[in-house]
Amino acid sequence: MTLSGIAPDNFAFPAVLKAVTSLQDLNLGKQIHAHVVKFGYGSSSVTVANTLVNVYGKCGDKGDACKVFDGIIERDQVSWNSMIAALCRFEEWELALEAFRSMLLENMEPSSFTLVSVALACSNLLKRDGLRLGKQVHAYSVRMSECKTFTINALLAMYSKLGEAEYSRALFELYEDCDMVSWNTMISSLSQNDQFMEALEFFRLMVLAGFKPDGVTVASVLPACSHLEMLDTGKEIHAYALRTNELIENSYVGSALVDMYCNCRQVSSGRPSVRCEAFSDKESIHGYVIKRGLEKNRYVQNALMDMYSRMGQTQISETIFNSMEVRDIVSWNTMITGYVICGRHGDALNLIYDMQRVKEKTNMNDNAYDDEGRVPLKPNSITFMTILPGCAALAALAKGKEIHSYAIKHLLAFDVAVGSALVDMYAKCGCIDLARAVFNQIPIKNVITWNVLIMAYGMHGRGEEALELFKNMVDDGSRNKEHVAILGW
DNA sequence: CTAGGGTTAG
Repeated sequence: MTLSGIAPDNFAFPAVLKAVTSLQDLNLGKQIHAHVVKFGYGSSSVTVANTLVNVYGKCGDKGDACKVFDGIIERDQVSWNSMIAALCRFEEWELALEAFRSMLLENMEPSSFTLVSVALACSNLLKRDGLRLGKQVHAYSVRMSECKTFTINALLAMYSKLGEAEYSRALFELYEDCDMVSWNTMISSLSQNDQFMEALEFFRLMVLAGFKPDGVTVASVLPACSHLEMLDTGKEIHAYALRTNELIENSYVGSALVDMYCNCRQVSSGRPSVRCEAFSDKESIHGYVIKRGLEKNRYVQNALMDMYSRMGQTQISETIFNSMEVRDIVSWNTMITGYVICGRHGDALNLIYDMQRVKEKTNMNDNAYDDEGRVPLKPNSITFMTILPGCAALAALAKGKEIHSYAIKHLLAFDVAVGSALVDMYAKCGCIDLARAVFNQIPIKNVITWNVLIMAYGMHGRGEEALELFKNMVDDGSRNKEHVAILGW
């Protein structure tokens, strides 16, 4: 078009930029942005600018997303929605909410698009703040009639991520226009909250309601079969997937299947070929994965590594890990776990140090990406939960302290799960007072946090204090119970 | 032009 001398207009640019977004090609986006400016649409068209905010949001350039947004003279609702969604993609939850407040201050009416992003931001705050703000979003959505299902689904996910699965459930049952995503959200929320029987029950009800399970459904319900070791149910779902081509080629489904069969001990150990009775005698899980063309998929590779490590074949996990073209945080965590399982704590610790140096290819960059679009990997709470038992097992106090400071640096030391693991580590390294100090700093404790410290005092022969803690634990539990009925309205 | 659901441990 441009070669034949026809100038693109404010209809051509959004269309072509949408293609750029799908391709995740930041450089191409920047080139087209240059053309936008050259052809005079740099500040004359809100639509084009909004599209650019979206391009930079999805291709991972926080700076330019903000720059384009700031340069829009007459921002419309879509401008705000795009900016707030982009901030969510960059996990800038506070900034997203701040943008939302500014939007309201400019008397711009939020839409369901806005609420979906804001609900997502709320679900990533601390529980107390998230619930307080999230309920306001919920209230607003009740007053708004436009496109409700999207908002409801975002709220379902939000409540369960904030640990209020019961709210999600009540909301789901109250709302009548549930779609596939609503059902899938419920099933995955229940699965993620360890309510596996309930997840399977919802799955059954979903099928009864006439919905055809898709890849997300299957990938959400298989972990429930896996944890409950309900092999027959898992096989039924596997059979269903086999009858549906697009399901069995789905990499999430593939990795969930590997995990399920592994967890149900349907693998006869030995060598790279891991046999599984659910397939034919000669077929291994790994072979099956290869047959389905899933062996290069990151999710499947992660599941395979986990499987081999559990079977005492950590060296095969290593081979997979080293051969992977793209590794995400789960790959690293799984490899670390593999080392911890087989007692190679030193290797596990080394991996944590490697992680701080290595950059992985990603399309979700912030400002710190290099020329090849790579960023340093950020550890998450699972990383610390995985490595700390290794320190505890070795009674490696110095290493444990290093990990502790690393956790502080990543703002994860006060997380319940990480905090509990730290308490355990200090206790097992003989530092009961440090364990106590860390315990005191954990703002929201769960039953594991308390158990770990009580056990620590028990092990250190300080029974009186253990009993005292047990009493406090019961008090703390009843104090923190929230009795809020939110869904009667 | 903008939106919701899926993988890792214990």
